[in-house]
Amino acid sequence: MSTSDEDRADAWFHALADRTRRDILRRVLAGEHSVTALAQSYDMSFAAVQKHVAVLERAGLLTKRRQGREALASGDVEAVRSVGLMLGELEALWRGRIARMDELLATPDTTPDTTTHRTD
Amino acid sequence: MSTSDEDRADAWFHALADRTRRDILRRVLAGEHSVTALAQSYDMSFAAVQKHVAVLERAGLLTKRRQGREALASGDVEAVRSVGLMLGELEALWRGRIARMDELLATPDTTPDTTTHRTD
DNA sequence: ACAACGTACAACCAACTAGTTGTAGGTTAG
DNA sequence: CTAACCTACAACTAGTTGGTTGTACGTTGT
Repeated sequence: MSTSDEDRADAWFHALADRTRRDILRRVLAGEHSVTALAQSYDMSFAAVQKHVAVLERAGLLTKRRQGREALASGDVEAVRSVGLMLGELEALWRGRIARMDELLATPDTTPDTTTHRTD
Repeated sequence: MSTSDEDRADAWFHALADRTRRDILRRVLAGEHSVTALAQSYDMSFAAVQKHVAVLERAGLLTKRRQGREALASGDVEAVRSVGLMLGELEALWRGRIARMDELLATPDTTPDTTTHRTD
């Protein structure tokens, strides 16, 4: 398959790494907006905003539906959740380290304060 | 100071938008690793890996401590949580839909400039 | 019909990125 | 002391990105 998890993650994080795109995503998660409506919110050309929308669309973070001459964009909350899930897996790796350290700390009594709490 | 939330988010997502950096982050979240040890895991020069580590460090996703001639890197799980939190806020926007458009419109530069919009 | 609107994309440009090699400084081992 | 090791950074190259303008095409309103 062409689109591996890593490819998808690349696209997700790249799309989110631009503040204009994050702002666009906020708006289209809050509700449908046409590309022109979005473009009027930013101090840049329509073409620039259109490209930002295209990046978000290619990353699967928003979808467009056509209504007449307008392209109405809305955010895909499932994709956002997927990104969050990936971060959760990173966190799990960290928890795994702590778990092993807990085993180590069961025997001695060195009370290191760097690993005191595990919010779960 | 001007390290705004958006600046920090730019750095976070940019750092995460590279698969080598994500992999490095996985390793250092699971446990401390020297830069050389990390570099040996990838098919690229030491300098390249060192730069990836520097990007992650600048983004606050990992910290380094010096031990002798080695620089031991470990992942900062709090930063990872912060990224997840930001995604959670996006999700909240979706849940609210329509509701809080005012806060949304307060965030960016908001140029409600018109483009000859007349209805007559 | 026709002008204005909404969208998409191509071509171009400056700035940045991810990789390279090379160099230099601090640290450990013999 | 000397050599090997670990790290950091500078300089360079090729590819990518975020912006621009211009063009083309379908849709809407008069």
